Amino acid sequence: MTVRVRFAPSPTGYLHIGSARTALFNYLYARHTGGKFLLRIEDTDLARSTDESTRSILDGLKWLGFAPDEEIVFQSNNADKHREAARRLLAEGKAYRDFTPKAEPSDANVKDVIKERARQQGAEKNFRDNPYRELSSEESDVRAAAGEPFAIRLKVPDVRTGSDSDRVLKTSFEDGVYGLQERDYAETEDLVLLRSDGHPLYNLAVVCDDIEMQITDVIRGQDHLTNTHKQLLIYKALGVEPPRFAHLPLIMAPNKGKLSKRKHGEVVSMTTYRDAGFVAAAFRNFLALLGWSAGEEKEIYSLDELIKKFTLEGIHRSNAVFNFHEGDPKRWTDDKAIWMNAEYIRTMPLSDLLPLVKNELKANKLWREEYEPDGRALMTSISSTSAQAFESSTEISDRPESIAIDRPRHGSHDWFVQTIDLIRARFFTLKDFSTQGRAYFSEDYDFDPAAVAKNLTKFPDLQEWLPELAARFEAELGDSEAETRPVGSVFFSRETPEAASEQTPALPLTDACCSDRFFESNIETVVKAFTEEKGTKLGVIMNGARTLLTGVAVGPSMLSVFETVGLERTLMRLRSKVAWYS
RNA sequence: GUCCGGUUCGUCUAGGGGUUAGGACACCGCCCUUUCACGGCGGCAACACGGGUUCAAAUCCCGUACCGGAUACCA
Repeated sequence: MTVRVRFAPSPTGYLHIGSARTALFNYLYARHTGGKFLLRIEDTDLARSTDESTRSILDGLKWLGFAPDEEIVFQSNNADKHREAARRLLAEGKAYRDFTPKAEPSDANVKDVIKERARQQGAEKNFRDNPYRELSSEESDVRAAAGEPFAIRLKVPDVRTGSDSDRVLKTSFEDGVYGLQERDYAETEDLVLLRSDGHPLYNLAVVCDDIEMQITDVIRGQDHLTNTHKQLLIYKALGVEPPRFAHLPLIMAPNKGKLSKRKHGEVVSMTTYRDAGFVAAAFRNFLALLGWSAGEEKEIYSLDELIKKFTLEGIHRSNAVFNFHEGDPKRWTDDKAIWMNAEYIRTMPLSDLLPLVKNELKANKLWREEYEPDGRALMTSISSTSAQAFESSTEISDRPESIAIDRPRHGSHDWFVQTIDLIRARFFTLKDFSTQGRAYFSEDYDFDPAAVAKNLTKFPDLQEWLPELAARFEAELGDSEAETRPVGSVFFSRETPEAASEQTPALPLTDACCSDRFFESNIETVVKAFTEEKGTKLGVIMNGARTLLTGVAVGPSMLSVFETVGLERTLMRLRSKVAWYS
């Protein structure tokens, strides 16, 4: 029989990190076994379920790439079938009407109330002492017909009186993760199947739907371990063979307490990671390693590798801590998740990264159609050394010295690809491309005060030197043939970003305006000579220029930055006084 | 209270009778370097406790402690 698994979230909030992992494991199991991955929205709690939550969950799943193989099932649509099942069990004497008036909800914390009540009962409890349990069906019918409200409870075999012929005194099943699980009937209450208002309850709904959907394997959080025993009783009453079960360890907060939406907020929501510039593949990878391992030292797994290696045996029995740092903006989520994301950004194939960067730039109005001419897909036309490293673990060789003929035209597709490959090495999230990397794509970038203080203000001479360096570049590396274009023309004027993106100006720089000689080795010669002449250190000039050219103190080799930014923009930025007064 | 689980560096984990208890993240140091990263090298750091079984226990058994889950006319 082909495997059929389901992910069944209740739409009472966004997609929680723990739920996301449950979805992942279900998905991996389905793919690994060649089965189907289904999605069921458990919206039977009308009071708490919202469409917005459903949307948010769907968004999160979509981002992670877990598309269900069949149409999404909404549990609330099946309420009639659930009621039908309950009535059948009632008719067969496997359930009974409970006329006990519904308890008024207390204003205290529900969990606490329940815990307290359970404590009171202690070991003395007897789940079979409901006065309506043995009520004759005639009397039950009469009272029901009279309009007296009732809930329908499952009649769990009473092993104490021995009135039931059942020889089995406990429910048991072989859990895919936790092994043999047993529970005495005496430990299980006569659970309510149907509320007095006719509303089907969770355990009944789940069993009915799982049967209906022909689920073969239920993979869910460990918090459902005791529900499984209840559900087993329902399966039995319904006369249906139950599926296999596997329960997952829970994901805990740093204090090993419960990871809750209410208490920990955004950090547990999947959409937060999407919006924070996480690469879905990276987060998936991180999630997979939280409570599962293939028993090897490898840590970076592609989806295909995860699918191939995933087994229930690799799942742990102990809970894992999601180790984020509350109140620390730099380490707002688990360090390893951040590292994993950075690792993906700098090593994943460029062809996979480029579309993600495109989205990021687009969202910030930094995208230009020239980066993707003729509607052709963002393909890597240059080989990325690091992308190769992603496939094999061969050593990353140094970028070969630039050769004038091979240099892509600034603003072109090739330039874009090469630039992304250059700057991604020190980025952590996709957001960095539009923030730290902004100066590569726009004239409208800010100057980091710390960078200005450290690299500019500290060396007042630079205010003279840097424009002087610009002149030197122009004289020695500029294209004497080309017409001198006014600095800051068209594309490069410091206009508002809106203006720049709305009118999509023509290609910023033509071949004619790109110096054939403004490349790394030449730049180095000029800068070195200039530095010597001024009797200062190379770092002073380089870091000053870096601050002016990129607005930040962090970046790739300055020689690459010069070349990437291009002669015209370099000249303009070196001459600009904006940074000095920012 | 009762039932059910769990416990290896700060965190994620490998290891399931004989290991200098391995890796990753984080942290620290060194190298590389015009900056910051990346990378390389190195360091810090763990078998919850107590009994057994055994020539030998992180590993098997029992107990204790601690942590977690469940115990609803919630899901």
